[in-house]
Amino acid sequence: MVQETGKTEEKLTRQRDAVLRVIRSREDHPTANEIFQAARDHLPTISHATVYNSLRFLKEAGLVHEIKFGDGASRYDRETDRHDHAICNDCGKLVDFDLPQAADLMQAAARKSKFQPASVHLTLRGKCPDCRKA
Amino acid sequence: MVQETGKTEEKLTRQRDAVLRVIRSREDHPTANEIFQAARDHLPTISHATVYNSLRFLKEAGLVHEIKFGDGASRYDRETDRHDHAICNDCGKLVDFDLPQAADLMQAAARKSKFQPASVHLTLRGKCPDCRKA
DNA sequence: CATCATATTAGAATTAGTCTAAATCTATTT
DNA sequence: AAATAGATTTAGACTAATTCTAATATGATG
Repeated sequence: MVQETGKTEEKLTRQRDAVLRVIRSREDHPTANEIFQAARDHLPTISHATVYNSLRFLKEAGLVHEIKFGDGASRYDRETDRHDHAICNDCGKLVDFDLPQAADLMQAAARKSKFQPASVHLTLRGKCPDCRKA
Repeated sequence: MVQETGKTEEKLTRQRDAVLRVIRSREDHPTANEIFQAARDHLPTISHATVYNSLRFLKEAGLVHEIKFGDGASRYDRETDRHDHAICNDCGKLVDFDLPQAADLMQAAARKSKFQPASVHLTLRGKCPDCRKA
């Protein structure tokens, strides 16, 4: 049977599937630790290390997207298409959006930096709608 | 005497000045630990915690810029004007450049995300000139 | 020069993530 | 079904970056 992971030799084990389901079930962007807690509800013996291993596996298979902002832990996103992020300076909320114009700047960025481009990502910092009210 | 820090109540102590000098003396983007090592050459008793405290102080005073990509430690940059970064996927090299067009996207990003915008930052990932050759 | 706030120090604590070695699964072969 | 080989999982030790804590030092002010 053909896998849908793109890495046909390796398997979507019970543990990896549990991790994937957690991420797919959520609108937000959980950390590895939040995923670990949630996965335990379904698979009480799953370990810390396995969650990290599974996240690496799923990321390499292109099934989830990792977001790192250095403010604490990496976050994981079920949205794997190219997109951008907004982060609230007050509460830390993280929101996805896509700005196609950002993608268009890749060549210009490559020219300025002399890098061979692979991807571009735009980050907006500001105040989220909730914190704006308060 | 008026301070040039913008935080007129607080002082540029010997330790903070040493940290600032290290950052200003370098073309690259040292980590807190690299700054700690270098600062010790001038001020042998300076502590780890003081370097972190000084970095926070200098950042808040607008004298240095912190760069966080989640891959390991924060890096510090003497360039405090808005600018963008390119990171090498192979060797991790970090390069500054400015893409004024990125700044122009702030309003569009704000519209899409519904955030009140404060700043935008573009990150290019790819291969640096050195790794391209190899 | 006594006081009081602020800064510094050394080291402990915390957090995120990786590593290790033993145990367990899963296929596949007999 | 038993044996095997390879991949995966587990628990816990470990590491690196950063923050916290409590005691000490510094330095401006009355």
